[in-house]
Amino acid sequence: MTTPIVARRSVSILDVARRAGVSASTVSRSLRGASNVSADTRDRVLQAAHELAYVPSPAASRLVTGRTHAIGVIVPFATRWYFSEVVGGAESVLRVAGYDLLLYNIGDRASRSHFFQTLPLRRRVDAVLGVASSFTDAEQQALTSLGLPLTMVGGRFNGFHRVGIDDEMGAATAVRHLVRLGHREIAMISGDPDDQVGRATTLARRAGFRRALGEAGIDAQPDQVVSEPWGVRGGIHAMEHLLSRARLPTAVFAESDEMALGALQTLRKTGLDVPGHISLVGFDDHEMAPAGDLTTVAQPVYRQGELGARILLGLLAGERSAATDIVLPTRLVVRGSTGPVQGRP
Amino acid sequence: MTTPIVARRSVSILDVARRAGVSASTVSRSLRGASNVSADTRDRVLQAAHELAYVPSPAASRLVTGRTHAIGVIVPFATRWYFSEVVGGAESVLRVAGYDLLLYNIGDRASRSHFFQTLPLRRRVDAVLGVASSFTDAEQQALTSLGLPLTMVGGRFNGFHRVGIDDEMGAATAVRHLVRLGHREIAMISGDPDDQVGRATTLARRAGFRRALGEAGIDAQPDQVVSEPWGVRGGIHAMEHLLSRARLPTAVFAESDEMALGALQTLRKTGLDVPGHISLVGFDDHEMAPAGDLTTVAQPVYRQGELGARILLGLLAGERSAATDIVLPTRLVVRGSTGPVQGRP
DNA sequence: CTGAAAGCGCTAACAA
DNA sequence: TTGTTAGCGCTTTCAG
Repeated sequence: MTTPIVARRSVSILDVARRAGVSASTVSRSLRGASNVSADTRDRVLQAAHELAYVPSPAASRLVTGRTHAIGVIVPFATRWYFSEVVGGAESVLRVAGYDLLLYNIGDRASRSHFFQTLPLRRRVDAVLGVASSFTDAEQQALTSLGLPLTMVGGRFNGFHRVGIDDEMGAATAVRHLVRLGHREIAMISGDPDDQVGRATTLARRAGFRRALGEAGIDAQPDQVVSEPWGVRGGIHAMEHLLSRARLPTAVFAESDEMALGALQTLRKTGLDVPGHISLVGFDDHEMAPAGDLTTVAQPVYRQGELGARILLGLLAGERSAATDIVLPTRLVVRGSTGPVQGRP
Repeated sequence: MTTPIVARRSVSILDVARRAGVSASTVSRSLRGASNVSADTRDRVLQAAHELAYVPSPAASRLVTGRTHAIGVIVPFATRWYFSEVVGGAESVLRVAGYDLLLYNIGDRASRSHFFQTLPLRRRVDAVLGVASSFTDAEQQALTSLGLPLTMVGGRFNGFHRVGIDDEMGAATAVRHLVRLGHREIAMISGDPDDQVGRATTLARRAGFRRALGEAGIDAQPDQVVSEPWGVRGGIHAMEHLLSRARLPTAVFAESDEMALGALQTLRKTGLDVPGHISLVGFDDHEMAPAGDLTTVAQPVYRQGELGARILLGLLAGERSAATDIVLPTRLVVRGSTGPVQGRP
């Protein structure tokens, strides 16, 4: 029923061995740069391999060594900007190192539970990169049971390596920027903290918001934080909520640029001027933030993917160290959506 | 030097065989649902496998069958919205079918030529999905030399299956919308046709632009099409070019939503009203198009990834057919960035 | 520094 | 329907 993938038998290590006049073991050693091969022999082998366009069979070497030279990347939403950036960064590092990247997208409830029940990456990867997820205890246990090196990017999993940013401080930076512009009535647009995905981020950024307000001696108000589902649409709705109140804030901090850009859209439709009537600051420096002239707090996302991959490669090369926690710097990017507080409309 | 990935020898097919009181072949047959196993035996095997938490070694089965159960996806820019959507769609289909997805990001010149010279997917995948690329003759030859099933999404490679949209018609749809609103002075913002990536798309969308103008009896003007590098920044600059002319168009068609959103940004900064002074229509229905209230032509991107993957799975299951060319429908999405032509500012 | 031999875990004839 | 046998292509002892 199934068709043969390769018609002609492809060249094997034995073909190379014959052509170079050596044994298969010597070919193997030469090709992997083992030290105990004479330079002369190695050159002959390399030459023969080149002439035959030899490509080693990963399956065979995996079978015997037990190492797959692949790493699994677990993301909740492969198509969102943040995640595709992380994946892109990781891919660039892994590709160069000769590692395959296996993508596991566990967005919806169904595929998530299926993933943790069957753990499809068993026997397929040497290590795992978890991206920006909060795992339940059961999920953590499942992951740990793999017995594989694990590193988190933008999420946290106690006892394992991590690379990320200081979300609380980043949020505080954004809000301090507003305070410095004279704003004292500041609202926050935020994702739903009950949402498993992004939960930790949401909580940290809310904490930063409150901290910066506290520093400025601004009392917390009820309804100061509006919760809506994460994303552009959530931002649109959250801003509609704010606008339906009797008294408007003079500035708004949005948990993510996606939500900020949605909020911006609502403001435009309402005819409110940004930043004349309301200042708006986001978080992430999404690729579309410039298109909205959005002031935001930038984080190096692609870079986090690169670093996460690097850490894993280090672990696979035998490095042992206590769980590292690499915190990359965030940076306020001032664009046109924020300005000094003015008289209200 | 390297550390063992699995400390304890993991359970093999022989362990399952022993526990079920059968031979390894019977286990193999049972697990793969072969027909020539008695229901009773199969159940015993499945039970034993379950109890031992047995997971077959992909490496071993790849080695003996020659099939990897993996497919390679080649994209020029893994992190761009369009490509991550396609990859997401393909992943969802492949994951369910038990296939791994190997991502090959060949964005820059260096990694692109490296990819085609070494063809790292040799022996690693059963089939290839090429996304929205124009390949040179040499690249096509390299790809063909793999002897693997190949399908294109959003690109074209004669003789191979393809799923995509009618870019020319989509562009024409966008421009007809403007014409219907009374616009006759319409400019186009477009990517650089000399850019290898996206070249075919650029040319097709330009053709659609010209066709719709022709239909409306509007003469082509010199400088009617502005070329800038693809993306938000390109859109910003392209609109700056248009605005620096003595006579402004009343409407602009942008080749992509990214360029359109960039253009929108420039218009806002200039204080021009959209659509009061200038109407703007994009292409793609990018996730951020709603955030800019951008009228656009939607194409089903995620779906194209799904279909591309389906086609490949069909081919791998032995289906043979002439090269299919699935053309998915595009759809005009009218938002707030277009309106009837008005007096000029 | 090099080769011979064994075996990784599975599947696919072939027999029974 | 089931078991036996022989590899798939490589790496890794262990000798030499």
